[in-house]
This record gives sequence, structure tokens and C-alpha cells, in this order.
Amino acid sequence: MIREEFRLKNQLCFRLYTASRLLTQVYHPLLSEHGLTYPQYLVLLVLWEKDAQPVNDIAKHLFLETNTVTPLLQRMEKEGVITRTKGEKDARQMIVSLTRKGRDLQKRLSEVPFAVGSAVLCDSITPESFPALFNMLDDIIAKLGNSKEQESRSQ
Amino acid sequence: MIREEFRLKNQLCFRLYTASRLLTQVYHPLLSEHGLTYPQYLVLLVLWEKDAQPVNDIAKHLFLETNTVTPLLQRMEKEGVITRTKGEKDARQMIVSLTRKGRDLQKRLSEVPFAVGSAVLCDSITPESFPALFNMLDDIIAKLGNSKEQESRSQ
DNA sequence: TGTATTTATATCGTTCACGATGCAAATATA
DNA sequence: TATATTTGCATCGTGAACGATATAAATACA
Repeated sequence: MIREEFRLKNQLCFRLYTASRLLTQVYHPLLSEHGLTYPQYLVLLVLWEKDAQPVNDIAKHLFLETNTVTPLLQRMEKEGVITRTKGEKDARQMIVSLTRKGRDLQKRLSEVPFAVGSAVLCDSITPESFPALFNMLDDIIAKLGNSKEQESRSQ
Repeated sequence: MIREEFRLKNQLCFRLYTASRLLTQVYHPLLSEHGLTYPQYLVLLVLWEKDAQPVNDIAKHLFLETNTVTPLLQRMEKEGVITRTKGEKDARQMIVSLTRKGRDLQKRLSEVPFAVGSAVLCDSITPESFPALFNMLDDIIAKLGNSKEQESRSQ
């Protein structure tokens, strides 16, 4: 006698986890061609919007901890797509900046968003249905992301 | 000049990835108390629905590869929540079965689905809005999961 | 000013994900 | 029936995630 609330069919998290993994797999061949992983691509998205950010700002944009981002940035530095320089005002900070190679990747990856977009489109997933999905996911992220901040603030 | 399609705000995958990670983090304290990780919990969900399944069936339910599931099952066996026995009809198969401890965990974790559910509920995420979200995520999973099967079939 | 606290980042250990590869059992085919 | 192919699982290497902890710089405050 399986309880309904334990059925895989009724799990929100499992759906998010699976959809996320499968969609990330769509990125893989497109990115590995340029020596990038998906999280590294996310770092580039952040830096293309605003160059020269400290580690902490990048981590906050991605809802990640610095202990995840730091090694990732170290690998990206080794690959020559970013540089990490000590902050001038604050010597604790590491300012992450795009290299020429990192900037140029935006042009070389220009087809990626469209390729991924077309991979998910189907009868029920259309450009028109995106806003509704985006809103729900944003609400989940806001709820869980904020409650996390509350936690750390109350300690 | 950032292109719109590269903005973090416009990325479906980033939302799925973030929502998945944040929601998985809600599970963490509830599961680690019982020595479980989230992927291990998913294996239990599968086995609670149907006990004694080969590795491959478990992997397929979770949209994972056996090279991810095998080490995970080995850890669960070491923890004493499952057993792995060679298949009788097919000696290549490893049949994964719940131990007494694994079965009992269902009762001990009975509050988990409700605790997680209440963690996401807010003004816009309600029991009424779940079906719409579930349907869209299921469509994404079906589209990407199926196209993966097509691939392997055509090789 | 001297000490305590906070902040920014880094290091470490464990557990996934997953591509690539290996191996043995089962099945297909010559 | 002998050989080729497929199937099911395991091993290996790399790169995340993330809790725990460390370290140095900045800030607060006594």
C-alpha cells in the first residue's frame, strides 16, 4: 500500500530535478565544443551582463555558495576565459573579469539559446506558455531563496 | 550590449536548475537525519512503489544512467536499506530489494512530503496551481526524455 | 588603539551526474 | 553450434554541489 504522497508521479522536486538535468544535457554538446560546462556557461551569462564582479556577486546571481563557485572559476581561469584579480578597495575580494577569449565566446555561442529553445518547444510548450512557467518557477525560487536569507540573517 | 537571449532572466534551464537545487536543499535536513541523500530518497520512492527491481528499471524511472545509480545503490546497500542480489533468470541483472530498515523508513519519513509541500506554498504556488506546473514540466521531460530514446535507438 | 566580530574567499571531504570504457552473460546470426 | 552482437552492470575520471572548516582582511566596539 503505497501512500499517494510518496508516488514519484506526485513529486514536484523530482520533476524539477529531471527537467533540469535533461535540459542541461541539451546544452552539453553545444558547450563542450567550446570547452565549457553548463555552470561555466552560467558564469559567462552573468559576466556578459556585467563584467568585473567579485566572486560573491556571481555566486548570489546564481544562488550558489562561494565554495562551489571558486573551484569553477579556477578552472575557467586555467582555460583562459576569465581572470581573477585581488580587489583594490577590498583586498579580500577576488574580482572576476572576462578575457578577450571570454568575451568572444558570446559570438561563438550565439546559436545556443535558439538551439536549446527549439529543443523544448512542442505542442504545449510554446513561447506563449513560457511566461506562466517562468512566473511559477520564479515564485518557487523567491520563496526558497528568501527563506534561506532569513535563516542566515537570524544567526 | 547584452543580447536579450543571453540574459539570465530569460533562461528556462537556469530557473529549472535553481528551483531544483533550492527545493532539494529543503529535503536535506529532513533526510540526512535518517542517513539519506535526496537521490537515495528517490530510489526509495521507486522501491516503495514496487520492490525488487533490477538496476536498469530503477535508472529508467529516475531518467538516470546505471553508472550513476550503481554507486548510489552500493552506498545504500552499505547503509543497510537495500540488498542487491544476482538475477535468477538473467545473471547479468542485479535485483535491488528493500530491507526491513528500508521499508520502515517510509513510516519514519511520513512527514517529509508535507514539510516540503508547505515549504513551497505561497500566494501563487497553491495546490490548485500544481497541475498546470506539473503538466508543463512533464511535457518538457517527455520531449527531452523521448528524444534521448530516439537517439539511442538509431545507433 | 586593541580586541572581537564579521566578511570574502578558499580548502577539504563526500556524493552525485555523466561521458567513456570494460566485462560477462544473454541473444542473434552465420 | 560457433561467432558476432547486444544487453546489464560496473569502473574510472572529471566537474559540479554543498556542508564543514580555515584564513586573512575589514569592520565594530570596548
